Amino acid sequence: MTTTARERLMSAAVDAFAEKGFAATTTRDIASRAGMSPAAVYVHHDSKESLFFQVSLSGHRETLELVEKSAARTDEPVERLRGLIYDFSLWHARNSRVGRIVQYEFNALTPEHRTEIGDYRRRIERVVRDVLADGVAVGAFDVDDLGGTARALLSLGVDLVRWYSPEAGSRTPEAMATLHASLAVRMVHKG
Amino acid sequence: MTTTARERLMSAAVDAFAEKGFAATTTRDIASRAGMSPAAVYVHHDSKESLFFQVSLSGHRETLELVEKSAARTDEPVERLRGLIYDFSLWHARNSRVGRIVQYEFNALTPEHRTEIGDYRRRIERVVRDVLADGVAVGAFDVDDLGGTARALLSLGVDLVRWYSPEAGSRTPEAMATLHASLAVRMVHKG
DNA sequence: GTCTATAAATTGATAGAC
DNA sequence: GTCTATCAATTTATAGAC
Repeated sequence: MTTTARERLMSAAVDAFAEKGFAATTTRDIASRAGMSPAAVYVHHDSKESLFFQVSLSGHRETLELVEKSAARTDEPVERLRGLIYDFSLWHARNSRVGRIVQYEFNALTPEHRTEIGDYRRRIERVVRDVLADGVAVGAFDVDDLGGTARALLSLGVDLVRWYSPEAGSRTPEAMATLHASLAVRMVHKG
Repeated sequence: MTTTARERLMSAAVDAFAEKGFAATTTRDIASRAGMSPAAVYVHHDSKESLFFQVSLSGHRETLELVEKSAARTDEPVERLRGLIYDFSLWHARNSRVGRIVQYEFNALTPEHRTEIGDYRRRIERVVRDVLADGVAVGAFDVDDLGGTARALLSLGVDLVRWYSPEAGSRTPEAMATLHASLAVRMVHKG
């Protein structure tokens, strides 16, 4: 298990950005967390924003992959939605530091990077909307506003990163995910 | 309708902080939005953080007052919860700029101010938990995890400030609030 | 690829005149 | 209570030696 300088840098950036936010994080801070000099950062990345973009991109890719796999696991609408929200909230509970960067620092990206990341967000949302639409089509779900409800379901997991920490110990990530999955099903289940 | 310099300053600060976040906002930016010189800011506030604290405090006070009034309006559990979530989400939809500051910039506060604001947050959460507990007590609601569910209900409104803008026009604040209120009732209603 | 040293710009905040 | 001018510190990023 060797770690490259580049990996140490990414990990240091995740810690710093999650803790202080993009704007309040200095390149010196990132460098020192990675055990490097301030100048060494620029061997691996052109700018602070490009380092940030790498973190944000990998977080969004992971999330999209996660929800796509989850939605492909079954066709039964209720268990499909339950699994999807369980997995989404579980990821945000377990990875609240990366999640904070992914969800809250969108505006720190350059316009070009914003377009690219925005596409990932639309695709994630689309998976949820499709799961809802399928459930409605077969008469399992009762949903008025597909887009609004999809966003509300994602809000449960997203908002975890604002306050939840797995280390705090009052609730396990699995308990949070189970709660959210159960609430999600109640939000749309027919009858 | 005269506006004092102090009011112009607060309003400029809300705009700037909501748009760029606390750390990325410069005192020069706030001053110029308020039509003042950089030095004039310090006649009214000791520091950038103290100006920010004023904004955060007034936002939290407004929110606490709002939920307390809403919860006092009726005793019938379902309509009480519906009204509470309606009002909370409506406020966040209408005031998404102040809401962004209130919800996302907690860590920018000094430790003393964090304690003070943290108290408002606990009181807001408490109102929701009490409304749920009352509904459970009279057999109207079915809730496993009171605290977790209360937080999930608030998450619907809170997460609006991350993406919603009343100017965008795809949904009115009232439509968002109605949707959230209806989802909230389904999340906890018995049977 | 790493370092030390430093450039160039920006920042929060203050001094002092009016 | 507002301004102009400026300080002192900090920041992103680069130059050049090893």
